[in-house]
Amino acid sequence: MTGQTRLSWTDVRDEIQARILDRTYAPGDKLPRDNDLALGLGCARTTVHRAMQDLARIGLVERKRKGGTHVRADPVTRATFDIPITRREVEQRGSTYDYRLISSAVEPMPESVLLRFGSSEPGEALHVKAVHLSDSKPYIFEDRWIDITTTPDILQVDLAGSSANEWLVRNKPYSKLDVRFFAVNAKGENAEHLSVAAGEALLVIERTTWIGSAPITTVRSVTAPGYQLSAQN
Amino acid sequence: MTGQTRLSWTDVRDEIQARILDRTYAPGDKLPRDNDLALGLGCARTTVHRAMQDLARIGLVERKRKGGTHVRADPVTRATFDIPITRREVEQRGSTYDYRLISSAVEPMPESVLLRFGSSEPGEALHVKAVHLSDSKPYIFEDRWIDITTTPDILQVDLAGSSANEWLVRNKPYSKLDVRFFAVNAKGENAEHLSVAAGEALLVIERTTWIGSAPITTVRSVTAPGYQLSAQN
DNA sequence: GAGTGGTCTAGACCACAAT
DNA sequence: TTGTGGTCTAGACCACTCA
Repeated sequence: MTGQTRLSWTDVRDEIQARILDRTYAPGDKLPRDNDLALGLGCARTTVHRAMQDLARIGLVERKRKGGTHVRADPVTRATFDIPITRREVEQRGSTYDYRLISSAVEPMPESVLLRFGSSEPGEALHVKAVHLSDSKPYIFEDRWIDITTTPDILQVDLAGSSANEWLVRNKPYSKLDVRFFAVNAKGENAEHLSVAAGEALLVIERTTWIGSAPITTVRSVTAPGYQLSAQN
Repeated sequence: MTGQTRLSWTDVRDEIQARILDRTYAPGDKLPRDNDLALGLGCARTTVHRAMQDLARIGLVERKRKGGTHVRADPVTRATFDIPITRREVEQRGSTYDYRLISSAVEPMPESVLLRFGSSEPGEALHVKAVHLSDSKPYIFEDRWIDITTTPDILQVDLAGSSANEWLVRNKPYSKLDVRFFAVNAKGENAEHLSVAAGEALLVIERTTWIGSAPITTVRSVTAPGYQLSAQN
């Protein structure tokens, strides 16, 4: 009696991944059919299927009906990151969080915002500017637009006490998200609100969310010097 | 006869997500047990389970044995991005790709590299500097270290003809990845190799990969001005 | 101890794509 | 037409965690 335990789908995934890593199945190769792998490993096809799903999700293999499963020849580097609520991010580091509303007003959306929303219908939106502080030092300057058609409730919210993001995140789940990163030189209000010298390199995180195809909000978060974003697989 | 088709797990996922979006289940609420949802929707529990897995994956709900499923009160913004091989990235935009090796030599790893590898054992590694060009203009300057213990083959590779990344990606799958983004001001060799004025804000992507706990490579890619990285959910 | 999610299995049928 | 992945189902049992 060998006290064999049953294979879980993560075991199967790890086993197949190991075979890819040691080049039993090399990049570009075709893997055996799920059924055959299941037979070889001594588990149900469903289990192999679940494992393959995960390998496909992380971009290591590619599956096609009838075509079978192939090890990707040009694997992409794929990673996932979380953007936490700024308050939590700061507090989890043990720092003191603070927040200052700079301005909040309903204004016509400029072209750049319509572009980000991918919408061609001009209209008005709530334009909010605010600064997040960590240990009393400027941490993130955010310039946000909130669509008042999809999110009229935002007009009743007191944005002086807590950030629009906190309210949105708790009250307005989105169904689609787009995030962009890039670097800018500090200048004008960015430099001013972050209290940095003009010219400093700053990381910008631009996020836009929709519910269905209707825009909710778009925000440009300009981070203080030294800010890093990290991601893992 | 109402010609009912069967529910797929994506249907179930979308239905539950819709209920969360319309606040039938509000943030913090406990959802019914998988079994009850299955009964209500008229499908197998497995199907509900698969749907829930996906909602948990994107961070919309949290599941605990015995504790049940809850709508996350503080959903995190979670997104996935792909970092393609630079050659493909450039060519897919219809631009001409070019690559220039600057230097390649085995050197002792500096402290900063050991830190990134999370390893305390000093040693030597292949240090490679190169520039990727798009339409003959500098696009990315990369400063890379490759562990010659885990990847001795790299020493036989002709790095003048194509980038180390292309070889690595095809020949050295990794099991663990860490990525960081930040902004720096152009300076010294960064400015020189990217042909930009000192002070320009540049986006840096720092990637480190391991196989098991053994380091493979770490690379700092300094991108040309205007470079953007994007991600979706 | 008991409730809830996590997983496995075996079989069935569907859907897409290559032949 | 046919082969392969995609999914559903029903039932069973496991494993975590709360009371």
